[in-house]
Amino acid sequence: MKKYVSLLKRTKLFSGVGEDDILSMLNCLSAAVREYHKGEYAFRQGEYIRDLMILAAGRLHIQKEDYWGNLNILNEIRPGEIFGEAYIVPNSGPLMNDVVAVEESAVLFFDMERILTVCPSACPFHTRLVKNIFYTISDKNKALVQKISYMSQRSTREKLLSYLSDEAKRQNSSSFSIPFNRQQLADFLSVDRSAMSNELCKLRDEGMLNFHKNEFTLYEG
Amino acid sequence: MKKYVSLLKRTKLFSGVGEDDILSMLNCLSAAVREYHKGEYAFRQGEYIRDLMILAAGRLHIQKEDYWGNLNILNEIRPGEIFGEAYIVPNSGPLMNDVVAVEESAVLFFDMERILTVCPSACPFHTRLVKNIFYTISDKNKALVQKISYMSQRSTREKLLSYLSDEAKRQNSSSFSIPFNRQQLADFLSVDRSAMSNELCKLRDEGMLNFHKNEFTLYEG
DNA sequence: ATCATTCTGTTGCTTTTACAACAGAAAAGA
DNA sequence: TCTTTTCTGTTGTAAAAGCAACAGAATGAT
Repeated sequence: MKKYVSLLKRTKLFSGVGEDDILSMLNCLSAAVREYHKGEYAFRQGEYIRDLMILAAGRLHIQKEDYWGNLNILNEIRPGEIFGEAYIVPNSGPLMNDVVAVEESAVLFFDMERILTVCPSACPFHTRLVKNIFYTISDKNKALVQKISYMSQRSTREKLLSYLSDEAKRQNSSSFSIPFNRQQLADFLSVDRSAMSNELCKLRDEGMLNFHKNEFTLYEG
Repeated sequence: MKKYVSLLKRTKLFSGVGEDDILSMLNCLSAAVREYHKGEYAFRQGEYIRDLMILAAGRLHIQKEDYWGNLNILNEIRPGEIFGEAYIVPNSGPLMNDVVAVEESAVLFFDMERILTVCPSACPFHTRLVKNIFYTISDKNKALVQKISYMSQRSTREKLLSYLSDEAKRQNSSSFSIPFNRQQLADFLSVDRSAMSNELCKLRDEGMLNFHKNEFTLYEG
């Protein structure tokens, strides 16, 4: 557990909390940890979960394979981000998605009911944590809305441009890297890979952008 | 303010809280209320908000009109639901969407910072409220993920079927009504209205469903 | 009751996407 | 290093979506 504390300290979730306090919080909340190998499924659609999870290290994809085998990547989780927050509600039904580790990953488990119920005075940073979790869920919410705004674009070209320009804005640079390969990007935007690849090359030929592997550069209109 | 208390009592947000306590909570949290006429914009893209809003009465659409005039309905808000939860994070930037009243509506404003900071003992149901808000945001989150799963379907037909079958499941009946007219449903699913209308009629002719206005019935495969 | 407006279904045409298949490049493994 | 596997771009074809335009139905206003 101790080895994740320094990682956690840098996350939004524990911002403003010292390492010692993080450790005592983890104890106070009786957090558990589990590690996953690359490619391993942390959870599968249909399982029931109640804990709130925090990714301490690695990288996860929240994804869904439908009846016909199409894969959709709903979200990518990076260290310090939470997931499973939609299932902390009592009687919220089974997990709708798969959670798979795309790298060696470590996940912390929190009993959310306990976080919300235990009197804040029990551990001095409790109030702070509640606030931070709140903010983190809000951020996640915003990210979901943002993804919806990409997907609501009607054409593959527009989907690409809205995602890439948002990413450029987020990383504050016209040159940036994305966390997906082509197939993953296509799954994320819910389009066909080859059609997307085609469109990317058209955009490049039209001088709107350039790319090398997953490094992109956008040019002014 | 008082007139909304009985409405609020029936919402998830205030489940388990009596009317008197709701009233004292509203006072304790110094909630403000504002009413909006049908068609009126509660907020516009670009504005800055910090409060958490609860819809006490009426119906709102969270929507976005893009550069080329395409309208996208991101979400429908019904009484007892919250919105603006993505903007309670400090420095979270301007509102990305418009919020428009599709009926006569009343909105309550809460200072979230205050809810999270004030000691729970200040008002006996504070802890309960925090927990309920948490659950509500989680539910909202789940709804967003659900919407993404509709939109990630590749064809208009699949988008329709996934939305309608989910709605049937949610309303626990193969006959149910949806809160959208055709154009709104198309905007919600991000497809072309006429193509969608066409597809609906094909599905009806194939005996998979039936509809009259916004009342739908699904049949077994 | 009449008129105007909005909503819905329908059609034909054009553009775009999905799909399948393949080949070279890059990466991973032996 | 050599081999195998994965990744990416490219092309042609069939299917689907977008778009525009229109007419009847339903709704709302005067």
